[in-house]
Amino acid sequence: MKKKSTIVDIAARVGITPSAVSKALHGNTRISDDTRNAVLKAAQELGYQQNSMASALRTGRTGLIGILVPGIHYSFFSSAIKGAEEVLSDAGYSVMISQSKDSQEQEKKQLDGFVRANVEGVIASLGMETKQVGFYQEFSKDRPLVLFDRVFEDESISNIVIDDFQAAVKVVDHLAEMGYRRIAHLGGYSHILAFNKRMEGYKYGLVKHGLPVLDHFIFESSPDKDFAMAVMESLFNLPDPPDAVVAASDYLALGVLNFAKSRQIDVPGQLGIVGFSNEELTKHITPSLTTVDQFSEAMGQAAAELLLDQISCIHKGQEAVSQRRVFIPKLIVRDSTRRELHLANDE
Amino acid sequence: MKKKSTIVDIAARVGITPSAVSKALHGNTRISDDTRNAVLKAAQELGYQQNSMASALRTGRTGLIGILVPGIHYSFFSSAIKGAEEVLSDAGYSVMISQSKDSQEQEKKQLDGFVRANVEGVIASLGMETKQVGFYQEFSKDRPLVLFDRVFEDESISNIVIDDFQAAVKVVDHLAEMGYRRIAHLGGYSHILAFNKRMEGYKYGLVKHGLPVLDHFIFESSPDKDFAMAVMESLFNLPDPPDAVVAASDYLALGVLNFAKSRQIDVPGQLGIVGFSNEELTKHITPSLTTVDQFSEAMGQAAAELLLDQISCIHKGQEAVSQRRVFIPKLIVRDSTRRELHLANDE
DNA sequence: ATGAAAGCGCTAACAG
DNA sequence: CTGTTAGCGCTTTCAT
Repeated sequence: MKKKSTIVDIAARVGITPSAVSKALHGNTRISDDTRNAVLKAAQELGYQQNSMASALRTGRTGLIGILVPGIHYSFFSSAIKGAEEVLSDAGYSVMISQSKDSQEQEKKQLDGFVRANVEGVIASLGMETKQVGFYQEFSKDRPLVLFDRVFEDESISNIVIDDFQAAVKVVDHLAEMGYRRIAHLGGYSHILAFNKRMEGYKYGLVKHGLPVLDHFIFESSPDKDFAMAVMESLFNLPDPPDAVVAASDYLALGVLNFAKSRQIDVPGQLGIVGFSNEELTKHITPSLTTVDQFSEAMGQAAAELLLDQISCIHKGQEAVSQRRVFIPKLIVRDSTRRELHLANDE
Repeated sequence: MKKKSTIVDIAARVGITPSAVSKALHGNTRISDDTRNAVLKAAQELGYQQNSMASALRTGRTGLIGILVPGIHYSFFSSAIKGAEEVLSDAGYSVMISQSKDSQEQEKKQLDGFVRANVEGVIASLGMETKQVGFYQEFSKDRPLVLFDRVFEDESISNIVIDDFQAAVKVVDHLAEMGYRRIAHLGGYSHILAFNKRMEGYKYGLVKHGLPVLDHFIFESSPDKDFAMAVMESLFNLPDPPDAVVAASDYLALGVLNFAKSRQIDVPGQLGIVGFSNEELTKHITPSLTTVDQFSEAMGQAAAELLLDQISCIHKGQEAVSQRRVFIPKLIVRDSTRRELHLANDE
């Protein structure tokens, strides 16, 4: 454990004071080129590393950004984090990561952890169970906050979403075009805006195509494969089961697919299935799954950019205005809805 | 932006000194219950939050742990991070994450970032291109370091690996048992210990079963699907192509599978395929892929535990001894090698 | 262009 | 049991 050198050591070596060293190291202040070079050289020789705790304490800036997601192992979130991390790291920030595991309590706790660590800003996506968002609003009064994907409505908080309504309409358009008529919906909890929008888009789509909106075809749940199978079980015990399912997530869709396999239901012939997220696995399963691409990495990047924007606004002493960015989703048609199977043509 | 209160404010309110407050807040020191309660109450009322920068500066402890992986979007790594994050977060640490993108330069840079942020320890997995590991060794002289999965040999550094040799032997055992005789190997770069061990295990397995070790059946590469397809192309232009392929990663195996599909080669009849990692998608593709489970989440947890161990050793003033933990891999037999297809029986 | 001095908020010896 | 004191390493006026 070698002891690290400080600006005092450098000062001693060069024969000036610590304050002069500090200035020389930061470049911006007026200092003679000679001393600056001497300082730089000495710093090099001593293997000087600036003590971030000290400067953080002094300046109030930690160079830390927190990212809070339900779970890092979902490919949507890990891609988003990948995108954000790259942008933030390039801008000289370090990234802290926490998982809420879809629990509101955890979420609060982790956000608190960020506060204690003195992050300069946070990028977050809400957990499924999160209904009260007061603590987020509280937080965002103090520091920049950008929400992405799973957001709540608040004029004063920046967010990045995809146009989920639009996406769901596109999905129904496609299904209708393929001749599906009895389209069910397996949604997520509707207090999450994204899921709510998908639900609305689904309904709008049905109406647009003159299809019936049936309450008993609409479900709301956690993104759980087993739940999906249970729901399908009940649907297929009806005299008129659906001929297509719009799932609010790929994992739900996977559950539907498993159910179909177990019951020998032909996909896409007897049952069309659409997922949501374009998880990596959707293109590899059989039949490959029609889904909606959410541009996860780009969303992460955009979230990081908005946050950096806000931070720099604050440093310039301006009031940071909240912004929102909406990504236009892309329907990826694959075999699970391709009723007359032409040549497979992914992506 | 409400100004946050400090222990000085609390001290003033309760009518004692800051140092007494500090003791009261930390519980361990001898302090009367009365004052402690008064302090706690005042802290509550003032919404006191301890300033981590100040205490970090004073104590030299930041409560930060860095995790460095090639890419957070690989499910192996994101699961490992999930496991580690949970353990570390429970132990009161915050987790910083960086990606090396398999570049040694990035890796150095990110590790440096960790040093600047004054992390108390690092968990890392090497990038593919990393051949010089001096900067890791340098780092580990200063602070606890635990390597996992992609490690290098160094007595003094703790690591977590699976027994890759063992795993590869199991794979070959299984293939031999299924009657495959001409078994090729698509490996990763052999300077990565894990890949090297897999290679050795593969060879050992062949010898054990009296099968020929053919140099032109052995390849070394980056984990790239397209590369896999190219290699297979060349192998199947030989007069005696292989009847099975052991791939060092699931993504390589996926490339092999794609090749087989494009050439109408029957899997598992004509060609058996085994992957490595048990990525989520391997169980959903058709045919489902025989692979080796690496217990990614458990590895992450174990890495975190070893690191916490080392940190607590250091705090106790003991020399931290390096430990290694080896996970016994588990072969997951699925359809891509199940020559006589019995009832599907996953996991 | 450089130096002196003060202090960010907290903690840890040491006194009392 | 509680208070006093002295910094951790750095930045930042204000003087020189």
